[in-house]
Amino acid sequence: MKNIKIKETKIIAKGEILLKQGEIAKYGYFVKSGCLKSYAIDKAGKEHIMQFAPESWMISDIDSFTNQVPSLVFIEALEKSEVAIVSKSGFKEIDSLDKESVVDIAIKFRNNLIASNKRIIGLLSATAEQRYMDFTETYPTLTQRLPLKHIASYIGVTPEYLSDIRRKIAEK
Amino acid sequence: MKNIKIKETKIIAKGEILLKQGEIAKYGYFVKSGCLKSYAIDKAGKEHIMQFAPESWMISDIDSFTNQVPSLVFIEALEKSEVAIVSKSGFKEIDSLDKESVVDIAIKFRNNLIASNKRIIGLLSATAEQRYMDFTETYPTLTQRLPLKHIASYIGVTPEYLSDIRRKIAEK
DNA sequence: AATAAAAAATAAGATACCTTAAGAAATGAG
DNA sequence: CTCATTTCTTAAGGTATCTTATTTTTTATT
Repeated sequence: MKNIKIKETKIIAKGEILLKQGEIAKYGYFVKSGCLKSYAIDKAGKEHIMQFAPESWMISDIDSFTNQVPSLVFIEALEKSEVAIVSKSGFKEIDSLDKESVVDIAIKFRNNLIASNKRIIGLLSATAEQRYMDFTETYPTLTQRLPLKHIASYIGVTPEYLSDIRRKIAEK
Repeated sequence: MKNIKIKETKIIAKGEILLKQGEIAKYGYFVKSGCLKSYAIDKAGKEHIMQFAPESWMISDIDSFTNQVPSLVFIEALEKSEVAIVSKSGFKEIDSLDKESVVDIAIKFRNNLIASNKRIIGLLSATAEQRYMDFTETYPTLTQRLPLKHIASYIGVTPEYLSDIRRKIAEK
């Protein structure tokens, strides 16, 4: 029985890429300071942000990390960041971990799943303006900290259109 | 240390509602036969399907079930179904379960999370036509078994537009 | 502070997808 | 088998959002 293994801590420069689409993820990253993002590039070459990971968040492509399949996303630093690297070998089979760690992991997956499901409901049923307002309420800090174009990508609109949305909101 | 408790098995008529938006989920459902769906109703009164649960799938509003918060979705039978009812009391605190059950749950949450994340990527980056083709590939059985309007709701388009899409695909 | 680089705003025209409405086809109840 | 109900199709016009291009503003670098 073991705990999750932390390999080491590392400083990542802004713009540095930690995982590429198509590669198999060897690591997960716990962000100690700064901010990372994960994003997919579609057939038209456009970027779509899946997740932001500011301080105290974990980021990785779980499917690639656990099932050794090609990653669907890139992981990249939006700011100079310090990350703790979680290695695959310390993680491989969930049931080789001690129970306490498994409970932690189950709860993390569950919380992530709840958040992803809420995002799906939003994408299916809310307008871009509603999604933007939800984002600003849910992540007020990120709203101020990140360039608008990244938020646009996360909520699923172009930066130009989000700019329009913001003006309309301001006019009210 | 205990296992997950199954309360009982029940036959559900087509159209019967097992959970309503706004209620607190007391149960989760394991589908033994038939098919259930979960869906949100938006401000405009439109239905958006979150999940289909045919044989051997679990369905519930996890957030409501585990955190005693109002459900975002309805759960309803699409066909006459037989379900095993998982009661809240047998589930309450993850760490009151034996380790084997926790591992099972962690893996289920993880698989669900991976699937939800793929769906988000699709909603952000693929056209309606691509999403429909992905659906037919991923769920060929459901594609034939379910009315088109439900699939339209799941992929996030109107039935009319999905009908157009299908015609365009057929013309190729 | 000056300059370069990145981000944001603005605007006009294009398109994916929606709305409404009506008719055709399929399904289910008696 | 027939009638009623639900589902699917078709089509015209509308809206949300995108594309492309240009200008302005902000941020970063020397």
